Amino acid sequence: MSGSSRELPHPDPADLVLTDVLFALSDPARLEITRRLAEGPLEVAACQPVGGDIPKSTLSHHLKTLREAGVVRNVPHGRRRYVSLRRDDLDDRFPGLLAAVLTPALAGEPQDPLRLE
Amino acid sequence: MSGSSRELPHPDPADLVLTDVLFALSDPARLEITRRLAEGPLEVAACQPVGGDIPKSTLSHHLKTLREAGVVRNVPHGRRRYVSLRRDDLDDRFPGLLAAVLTPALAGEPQDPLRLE
DNA sequence: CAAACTGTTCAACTATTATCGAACCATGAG
DNA sequence: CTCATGGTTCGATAATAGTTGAACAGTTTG
Repeated sequence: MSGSSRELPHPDPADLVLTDVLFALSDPARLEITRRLAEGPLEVAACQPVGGDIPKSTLSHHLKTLREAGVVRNVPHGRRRYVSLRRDDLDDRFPGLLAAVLTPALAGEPQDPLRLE
Repeated sequence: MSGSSRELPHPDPADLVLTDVLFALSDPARLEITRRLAEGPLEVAACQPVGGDIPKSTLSHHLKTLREAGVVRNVPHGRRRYVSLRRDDLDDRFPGLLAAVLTPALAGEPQDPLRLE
């Protein structure tokens, strides 16, 4: 039914701390994940980087950092989990931040190997 | 005269990396410094936190982190140094980011002991 | 030139964070 | 029930970042 256990803790919107959010986003892998989530919720496995082959535990750790900072929500759904961006909460608390950070890398920024396809 | 030596290296505007900037701003002390600089350039000593008593070397280290990320500029001026926010470069490269980050803490955020005066 | 002043750099230490295999734990399928 | 699946948690180790005193380097002043 709906009473799924295995719920993970999430900070209340009012408790979000800017420096924690900035820190969570200051890692290239986590920023990448966040940007991907901007297009819609994903299950954990789908958060893997493009040609990525990072261990499950490492990915889980990054998601934990994002979750504890209040950047993403992680809810159990069947035997999977859906990760989603807490866009409303972030926009409410830190207006403009997400927009600035989600902006695709500008020309010339050595952010990631550009994937053309 | 004007030919001061002792110039410190600063990254070119085009080389600014978003994750580095976010990281530099993810420390409460550095964010505080950045916010103060938003109101105008300061000499290094004036970057001290309010009731602050942190050692010179620690402060210098934080300023170095900010400088290397491209957040601030640090230029020699007589026997002092002026630290200033690289607002134009940041706005140019990451539009909206600075505005979002400089926004005074919203109601309820446990960012700093509220100083009322 | 010598002393005082402002701030950086160095070096050592501590603390936090990242990484990753292995164990574990619900859930859904057979 | 038993097994495979998807993902978290644990524990250990490596890597990075923060803190700080002391040494050092220009600048100005006397």
